[in-house]
Amino acid sequence: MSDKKSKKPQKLKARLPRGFADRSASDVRATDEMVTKIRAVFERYGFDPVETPAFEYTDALGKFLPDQDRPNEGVFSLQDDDEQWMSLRYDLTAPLARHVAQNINEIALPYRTYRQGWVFRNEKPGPGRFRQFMQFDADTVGAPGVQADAEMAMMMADTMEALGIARGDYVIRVNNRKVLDGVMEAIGLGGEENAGKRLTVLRAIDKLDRLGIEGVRRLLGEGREDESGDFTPGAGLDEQQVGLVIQQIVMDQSTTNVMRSSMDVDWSRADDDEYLYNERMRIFFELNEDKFDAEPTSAGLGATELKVMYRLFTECGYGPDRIRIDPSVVRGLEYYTGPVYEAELLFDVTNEKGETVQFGSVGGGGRYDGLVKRFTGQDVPATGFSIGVSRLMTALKNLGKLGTDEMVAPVLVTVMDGDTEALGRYQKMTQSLREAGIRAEMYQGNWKKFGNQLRYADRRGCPVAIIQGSDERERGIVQIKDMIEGRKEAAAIESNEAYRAARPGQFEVAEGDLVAEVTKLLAAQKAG
RNA sequence: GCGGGCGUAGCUCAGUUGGUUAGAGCGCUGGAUUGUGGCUCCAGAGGUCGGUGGUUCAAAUCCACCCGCUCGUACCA
Repeated sequence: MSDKKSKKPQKLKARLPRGFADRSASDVRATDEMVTKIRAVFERYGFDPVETPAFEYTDALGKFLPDQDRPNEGVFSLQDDDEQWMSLRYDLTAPLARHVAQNINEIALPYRTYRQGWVFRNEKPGPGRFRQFMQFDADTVGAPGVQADAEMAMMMADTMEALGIARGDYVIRVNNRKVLDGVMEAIGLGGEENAGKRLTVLRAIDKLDRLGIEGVRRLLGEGREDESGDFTPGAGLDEQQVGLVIQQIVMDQSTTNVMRSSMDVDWSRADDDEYLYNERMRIFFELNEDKFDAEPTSAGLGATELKVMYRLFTECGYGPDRIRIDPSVVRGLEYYTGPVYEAELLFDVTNEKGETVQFGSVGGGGRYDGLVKRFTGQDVPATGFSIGVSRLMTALKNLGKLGTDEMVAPVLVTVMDGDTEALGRYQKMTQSLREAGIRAEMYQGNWKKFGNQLRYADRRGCPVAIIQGSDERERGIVQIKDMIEGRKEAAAIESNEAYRAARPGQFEVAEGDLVAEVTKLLAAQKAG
């Protein structure tokens, strides 16, 4: 036993770091396809590309831990040889702010820009959650007005449709952080001393889609116990405070009572979603204006901004089937200062285990007026959004919107003789196919095992194999083997001897007709 | 981070109250077949039984700790 053990060379275990993944040919192609479509929309809106590196100095990302001389553990960080901390970017927004600040004198504001790239997060990975993933961002820097935010939401809707997601299968939900801030003030959570509590409330609201109203209600109050018995402490609000928050975030409920008593609502149109949405918005804005018009509060400002955006959407024909004002949207809890928006998929996605998955958000963004100012000291308002490319790709594949016209495997030119002259002939055949635009390859394994060559062609999914041994060579012909037809014919043959003699799916053509005949066969296969 | 479940061949899994040399199917390699994918038959390779330590005459099996995967939860700038 120990003898045997000591003789064995230590084998290296082939493995990936946790949370990282290799990407298959079809994934790479699907990503390319998506990125091309997204880029086309962004270019049409007048955005230009810019790329920044994967590493930034940690202070530029703003990720030093407070009171400590080392970065937040959520980012991958290392010290350069001069001891400076650098980190892999965890999103594309902070590096853009650094780029704009550094080149503020050369860049003409407003700066409309997009970019795609890998970002890294040192977090616990899970199904569909990786520590490296791709984002595709668009930002408008130096545009203070909410018309820039409205444009972002509309561009997001256009992008969804460009990717083949039907209207009604997605929705862009829009809110404004100032409205939420106003609600907090209204329930007495204003001021520095309540910052922690406000965060707990925001996090509770963010879980609405997953936990439902009752779950959020518990998190706002005493807390919530999950199936494993783990207890999450709540925000500790009293019943009245909880009621006000719930009322504010669930617009359908909070406005329904008012709508019911309103003489203006035509309830015979109750099944007209667009009509009801517009009525609801009208009442929502009336309520908020009533409440906050007297003095300019953050809630009043937020509501006013939302109203401007709502009108822009309506004017441009982006109805509630595409973009909806929704007071429950929270998004990134720190740097957003105004409008926030989120793209959500509405159809069910089935994973590889056959389970239905609530897909939820595939992208989002908002206004971040403070990020560039950290570098320049002057106000540089900005707004942008980010698409989770990897995540969205999973959904699109399930929807059958990607990889529908799969890449056809190459034609395989088999090798019968290994002498230099013969190899030259096979290589030349391969080249002539390639020159005609046909994917083709010459067999590069051990040519002496001919059976393996066809087995290789079979597994690789080659549509056609080309065969020319000395017999064919002498007669000036080549054999073209239709792998698909051959498989069908072979199924009817019982004995191996007969099978080998039959050469299913094969036919002979003159050497000079090779390219023309293969072209014809491939076209026939595609049609059939 | 907290709680539950699970780790045996490349994959899916069996392995009795602790008891000889740890098995099967699929896959892989070679042969039957000098030049034809599939089918059939034969042979072969492939295992630190997740790791370390402990209990024992004896551990894949029992115990402790660790690692990994997984589900829920928290965090996600």
